[in-house]
Amino acid sequence: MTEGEVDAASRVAAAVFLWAQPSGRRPGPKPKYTLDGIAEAAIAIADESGLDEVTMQRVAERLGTTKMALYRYVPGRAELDAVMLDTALGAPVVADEAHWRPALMAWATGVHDRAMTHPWIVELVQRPHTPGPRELAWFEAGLGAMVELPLRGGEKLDLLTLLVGHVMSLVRQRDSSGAPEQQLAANLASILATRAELYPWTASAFAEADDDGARDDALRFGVERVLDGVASLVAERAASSSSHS
Amino acid sequence: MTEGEVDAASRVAAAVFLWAQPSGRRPGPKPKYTLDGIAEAAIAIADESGLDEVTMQRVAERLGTTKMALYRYVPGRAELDAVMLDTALGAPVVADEAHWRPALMAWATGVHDRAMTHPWIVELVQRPHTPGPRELAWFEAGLGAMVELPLRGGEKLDLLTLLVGHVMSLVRQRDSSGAPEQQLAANLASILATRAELYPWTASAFAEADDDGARDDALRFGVERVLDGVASLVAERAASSSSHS
DNA sequence: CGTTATTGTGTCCATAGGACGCAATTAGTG
DNA sequence: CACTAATTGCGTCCTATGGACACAATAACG
Repeated sequence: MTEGEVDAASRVAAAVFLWAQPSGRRPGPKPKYTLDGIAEAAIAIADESGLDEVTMQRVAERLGTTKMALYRYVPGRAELDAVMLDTALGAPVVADEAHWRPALMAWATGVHDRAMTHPWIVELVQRPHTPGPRELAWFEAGLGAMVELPLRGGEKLDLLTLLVGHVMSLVRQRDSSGAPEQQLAANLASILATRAELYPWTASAFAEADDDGARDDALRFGVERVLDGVASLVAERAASSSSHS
Repeated sequence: MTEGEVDAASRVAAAVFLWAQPSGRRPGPKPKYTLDGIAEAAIAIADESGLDEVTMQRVAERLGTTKMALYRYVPGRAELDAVMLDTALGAPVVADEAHWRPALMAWATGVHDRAMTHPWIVELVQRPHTPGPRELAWFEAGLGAMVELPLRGGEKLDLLTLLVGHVMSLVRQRDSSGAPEQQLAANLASILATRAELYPWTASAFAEADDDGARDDALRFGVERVLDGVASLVAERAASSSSHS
């Protein structure tokens, strides 16, 4: 297939694999490679040429071995993806900010930075999967930033989802800055130019945005909006609870 | 590859194809199938079995023909995706709401509904691509809902991105309600149970969320937060501009 | 030192997308 | 009313990918 999905069984298998601890070995030859080494190689390829170029073949070539040798370390492609993701995520940034607002902003920025370093992360993260240790750690950090925030558990989870969704959208956009992607933008521009009467608001919004120059604060803008929204919810609740008591 | 990406050239080609108007034909046999019919078949397969199951082969089988026959109507797989997407999106909902707030809420809900009907849309929309006519129409509708909103063009675009990102995240989550996906959730639960001390906030947030029962208003919650944020930005600007004049 | 699990890797297969070629078909044209 | 030429349906063939299997070489352990 051209891309993207994996069957359910593989997804579960990948999760189990990710959380399995290294079993001490006994007999047999010493492993010539390591899981980390393989992950690194795969990540390097993804960084250079995109996730599509990551095939067992290429990873093997990069390590100077053959495709099938890898299967001794990684059960399959799905597991490779899982390992790549959890490796590339790295440890979460720990904000020592006391207040939830700057803490969440720092968290979102941290996620954004990581994702920008390895844009293919977006694809993997948004694919249905069970989070690995590192990914859960990020989650944990995000929730930690919200301890002081008077929201219900489900709401906090939703909030993180909202922020992550926003960050990932932006990374997708910014990753599309390569030469070939510019052509897509150019395409859209010429389409809009031709049918401006069909899409008046769109045409003018883009025109206006171009005039503004490249606003580089889309991340901040979005996060601020969300956090403002949270703030007003909190304020509203505080008001209604005090008037009730 | 397992899934997901398409090379840049294909993406551009797909866009051109999408916006090309049907050329009047002259000689030759009458086409036995139609582009719409093919799109419908592909969409049906995607709805039933997921995007991965959509192969030229299967689409052809469904139409009672052979794979290669389809290539007379569709240049390639990338173009098929593009057509599927733009067809499944359909016409945007038109909210007659005057105020931007209910209008945007209606818009977001509309996007959510469409995406829930064909969950694979999420994958295609978030892939780098040039929007087709229908997709642009949705965009246009979203911008139209914001006419009264005193924001700059770039900000409006960012806002739509933010909302779409949120909606798509939710659809991804909700689409994961099938039996196999439940296993992923179960997996996560057992992981959290085992290492609750490593991820305390996460564990408790999930526990709390479970107690609340399935909150079905994640969509509303997120959108409200964003719109609240927009409202406070607008209020803030109104205040500072009036104090400056 | 033999037993046995484990590693590296070659061979073989199915499925995907897609290039090419060619016969059958039919809108215009003289 | 043929004749020309474009266009359709579709069989054949090729390449890449993930992956199952088989098997010999290797090394820990009793």
